Amino acid sequence: MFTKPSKYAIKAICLLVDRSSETHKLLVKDIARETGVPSPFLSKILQTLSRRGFISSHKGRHGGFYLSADQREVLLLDIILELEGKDHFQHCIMNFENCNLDHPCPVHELIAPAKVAFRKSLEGIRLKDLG
Amino acid sequence: MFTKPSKYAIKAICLLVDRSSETHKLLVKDIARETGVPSPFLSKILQTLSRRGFISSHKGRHGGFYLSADQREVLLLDIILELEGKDHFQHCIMNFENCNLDHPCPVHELIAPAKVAFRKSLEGIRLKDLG
DNA sequence: TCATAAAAAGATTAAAATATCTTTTTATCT
DNA sequence: AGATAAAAAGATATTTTAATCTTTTTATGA
Repeated sequence: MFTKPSKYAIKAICLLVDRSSETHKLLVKDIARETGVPSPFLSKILQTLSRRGFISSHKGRHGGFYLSADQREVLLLDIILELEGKDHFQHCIMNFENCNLDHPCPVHELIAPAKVAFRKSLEGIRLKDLG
Repeated sequence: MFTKPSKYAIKAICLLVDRSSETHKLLVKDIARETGVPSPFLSKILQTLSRRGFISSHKGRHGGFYLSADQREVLLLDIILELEGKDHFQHCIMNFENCNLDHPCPVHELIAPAKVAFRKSLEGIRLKDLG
């Protein structure tokens, strides 16, 4: 369905929603331990999201990752698009390369309704909903 | 969504539905050329499906792959399960390892309806429908 | 202002998925 | 029977993804 970075990100964000704030940041190694995600890999993923402003981080003592009030309103879809590639949902749900409405792939019409439903589900989820 | 073997299999099966029969078999290399799938890799995939009886093959001169009348009734879902693993749809749609109804993952309820819809779509498709 | 604790960044390694190459088996035609 | 054409099977190589290791930067507290 999704690659590991997306799945790991969701797990980490769940903790951030529940337990982080501007005054209480979480360390990568603690998130890694609790979620079972390899720490250096998780670090990379969170750095990416932080760079894009989807989550916050601070270096140095008492540093760590956290979510601001604004960031709790971020759409889960945007996290997924960042980690899977912007065009992830442009594709046919089967991932056929050259499938579009003009040249639908053999299973397009058979599956299209499910695809729409899936994307719609994701669009409705904000980070705060993962708490 | 799916791995390449599944996607390649679907493309190949489309051709088999349209153009193969007990008396007219298709060569791997011809299917490969038309679908753009690497030939030796496609060969592996078709061999797997043939071993399981989802498609037919014959060695030797005038050999090749084809679909019998019975095989045209095979469910696409069974092809996918063979290539992706039997438990592919047991999992949470996010692929979280330990997600089930008792211990749902954070996004489970938010996504579950889309998952049901997707599997249902696949269940309704027979190989003959890909023609 | 120095030591330290944290993320950030870069480089490297490992594992999994994808693709190719080589050899073997088998059916068919001459 | 022998030659040939095809799939089957096995071994190897390449690419991509995942994971780790090392160094750098930066904020904080003593």
